[in-house]
Amino acid sequence: MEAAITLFGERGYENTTIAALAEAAGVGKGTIYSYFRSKNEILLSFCEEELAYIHEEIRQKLTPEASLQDKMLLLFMSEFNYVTKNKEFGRTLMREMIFPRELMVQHSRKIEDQFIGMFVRIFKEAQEQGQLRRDVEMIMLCGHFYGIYMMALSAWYSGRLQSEDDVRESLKMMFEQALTGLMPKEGQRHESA
Amino acid sequence: MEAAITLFGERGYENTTIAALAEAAGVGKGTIYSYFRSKNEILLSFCEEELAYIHEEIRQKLTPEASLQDKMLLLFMSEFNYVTKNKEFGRTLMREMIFPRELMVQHSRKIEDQFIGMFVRIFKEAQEQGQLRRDVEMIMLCGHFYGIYMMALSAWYSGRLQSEDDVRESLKMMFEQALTGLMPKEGQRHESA
DNA sequence: TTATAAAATTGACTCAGGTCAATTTCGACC
DNA sequence: GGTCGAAATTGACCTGAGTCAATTTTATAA
Repeated sequence: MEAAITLFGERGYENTTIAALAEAAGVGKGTIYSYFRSKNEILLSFCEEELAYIHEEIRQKLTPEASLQDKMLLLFMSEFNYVTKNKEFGRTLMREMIFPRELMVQHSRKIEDQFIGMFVRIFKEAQEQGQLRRDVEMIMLCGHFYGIYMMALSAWYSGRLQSEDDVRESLKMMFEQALTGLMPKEGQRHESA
Repeated sequence: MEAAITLFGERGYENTTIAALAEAAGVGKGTIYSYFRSKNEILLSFCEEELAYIHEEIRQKLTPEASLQDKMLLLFMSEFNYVTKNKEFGRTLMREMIFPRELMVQHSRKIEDQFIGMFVRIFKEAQEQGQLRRDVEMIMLCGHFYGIYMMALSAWYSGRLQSEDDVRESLKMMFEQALTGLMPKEGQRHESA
């Protein structure tokens, strides 16, 4: 893991070979595979540690009085900045997180659970402040917000959103929509666009 | 492409080697790489064709009178069934679609644009029937719904949702939330959960 | 028909992830 | 210390994606 942190940091994930990792760690190549089942598993283990740290940081930045929207924005933008600090790295991580292979499911779940924990705390707060419905399962709320985030991230990877600000703007708008709903308000129903 | 359709169908994407593809197509391995830049690009080209077909099918199944929610459900469940018919195949496809490499961006965009076209038609219909706000950009609506779908698909890949019915149920609930909004209704604000 | 340049084709080769039988190290017991 | 079985370690090896210099085919011009 130490070798991984060093080498991934220096040359990035893609440009680090298992052979190099083994040499840096002073062990044989095979040894690595008795601790990790694949190169991607090293990445996930690496991120599990890092994300725990990042999440702690985020939590401290969150001011309890802020609106739910602002909290979500802060949270996801921190996440976004971490993931996209290195594009290749972030892509591999997200692929493995969102569409995990059978082997990786446990790992990706652990990381997701970190998220969910953070979400739930924020959602409860928001419910108490009357900013959020109480009749919706927590897991559905998580899914809803995370889905929006994933969409924004995807749009960034495909070049539809180009800058950090584009991403923030889109997130903001979609969160707004999510909170107020996509149905027309009564009385506005037949206004023209 | 013909060889790909045959072999991917027979043994799946992962178990088809470029060498086998080349042999089946009656050309050298190198030739393939003068038409496609990577194995994944073959997959995307393959899907571009297939999805155009699938989307046409879906469009015919859509009854114009149905509710927006039902339409979205039908659309995404068709998509879901196609993508998950073969788990590995779908995973690779989605990874490349949602978090594309630089090389694949154009392809993934083309496929996304197919989607967007279909969405826009449905959304316009829904707006005319007063089921959808008119003051929101189309692209944001697409993002919102597609984000929810991605989340459900991801939950299926990580085992949180196990059956097709689980996925349908979740989608339904999240669409419902998206339409009605996550803020508390006036007057319910302090009810307990 | 032939000379020549451009385009297409090819498979031997490289490279990196992952495997596994052989070897070494470790720990428990006498 | 000595013996034996389990666990850890290892690097030669395998596999499959992707590359590229050499060769073949095709198109054009004289």
